[in-house]
Amino acid sequence: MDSSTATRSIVDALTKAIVEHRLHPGTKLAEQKLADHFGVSRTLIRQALFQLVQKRLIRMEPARGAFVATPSSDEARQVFAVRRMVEVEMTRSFVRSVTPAQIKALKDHLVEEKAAVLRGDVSGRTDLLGDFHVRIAELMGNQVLGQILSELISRCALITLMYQSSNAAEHSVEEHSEILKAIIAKDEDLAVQLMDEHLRNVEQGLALDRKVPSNDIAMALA
Amino acid sequence: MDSSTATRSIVDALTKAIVEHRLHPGTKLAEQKLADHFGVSRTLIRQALFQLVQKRLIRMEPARGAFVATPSSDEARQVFAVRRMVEVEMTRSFVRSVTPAQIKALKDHLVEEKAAVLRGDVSGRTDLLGDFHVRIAELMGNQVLGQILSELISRCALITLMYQSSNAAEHSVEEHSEILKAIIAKDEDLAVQLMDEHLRNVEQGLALDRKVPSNDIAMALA
DNA sequence: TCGACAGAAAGTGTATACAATTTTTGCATT
DNA sequence: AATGCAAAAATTGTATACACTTTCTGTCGA
Repeated sequence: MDSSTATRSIVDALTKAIVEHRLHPGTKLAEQKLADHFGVSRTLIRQALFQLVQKRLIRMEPARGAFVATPSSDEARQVFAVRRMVEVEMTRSFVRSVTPAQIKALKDHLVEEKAAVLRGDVSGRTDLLGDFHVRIAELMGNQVLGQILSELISRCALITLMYQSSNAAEHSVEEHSEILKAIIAKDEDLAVQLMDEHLRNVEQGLALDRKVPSNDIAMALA
Repeated sequence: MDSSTATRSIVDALTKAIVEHRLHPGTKLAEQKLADHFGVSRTLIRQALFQLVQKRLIRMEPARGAFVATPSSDEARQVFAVRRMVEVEMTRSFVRSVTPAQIKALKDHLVEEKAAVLRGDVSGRTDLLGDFHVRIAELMGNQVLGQILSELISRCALITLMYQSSNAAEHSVEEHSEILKAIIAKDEDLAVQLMDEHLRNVEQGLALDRKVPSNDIAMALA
């Protein structure tokens, strides 16, 4: 059996579960249970877990096991800071060389986003909101960028779950729409500014000062 | 034994060997040989190899094994494009909030760079040239940024080996020096511009159009 | 009733075993 | 001598075994 394929499908499944909030921050990931669930040995599970550690979606404590990551508010701020750095310049570069086909692709994406919002598909919506950003990277044909952004956005999904307060997510679709308009108008500075503001708004919508909602009973009842 | 520590020291050793060009692009990394060398079982070697795949320093072919990565010129361009995106904005942000202590740290770093150049320490120099960029990220206190940049720069070490032509590396120290001057002067736009030009120069110094020097005999003699 | 402790149970960390695949080697044929 | 092929050797992919650590549990003593 192909090595990558088996391990990779486990990584993907766990990533999806974490990003879609079916596995909550702090949840213990026991190796044997995962092995039973996926019908493989612990060997493959461990390989998958190590990869998830590198993606910062889980953490592993020596001899204690793997847990879904619980990013600190500091880490959250850092992730958003990096996203702004990357995406501001990505937007600038994108506007400079944007083609009609690329614009069409983003328009199509926005239609999907709106549809997800309308039908109240929360999980699908979250996914699509993140994909908007990754899509731009991919449309630029820069896979290195796409990969990095994709990982940052996965982490944001965890962060969003831990620190969500006002559900400003509805607003994001509108902001994406405004960004796209600026892109179409080839208004580089405006697009860049809107992207920057958009990312700041998303971060602002989080309660990064709040105590984290933890699985730790002691903490929850303190 | 602590899981992370054992595997991690293997990852670090291999990373170092690849980045310092003691292992050349395309080299086969046989698991048992590595296991013997490190005095551990293949289990730990495999864990390390999988992590190196994620860092893009090696690639694994199904049933054929692991090889030191041979980044394509396309990938090289993408890596540099991302570095420019990240580092331009990093520089801007850094200048805005730079402190005397941070300036001192960078000055000290430049002294080391110059010393390495003077004593003809090629490997140390390459290391330090990359560290200049990572250092800035770390001084900003953003570990997420530091981690991403550090990985991009590791990949650049591989790229540099594969595509080096004119050894414009000597020039880099000078350019770092100019960038630092602009930072000290708190001239945001100049610092950003110099950083952008610096990264373009490094990329320009590579022969990204040249056929890659491959281990593949057929290709080499084509 | 509470806390400490001993033993059992569960879980992790690493090595080894074994099946499956690839690569090499050597021989037979042209 | 060159080519093709088959068996052997080496290598990878996965499972399992086993030592060691942590966590749970139930009992004893204060």
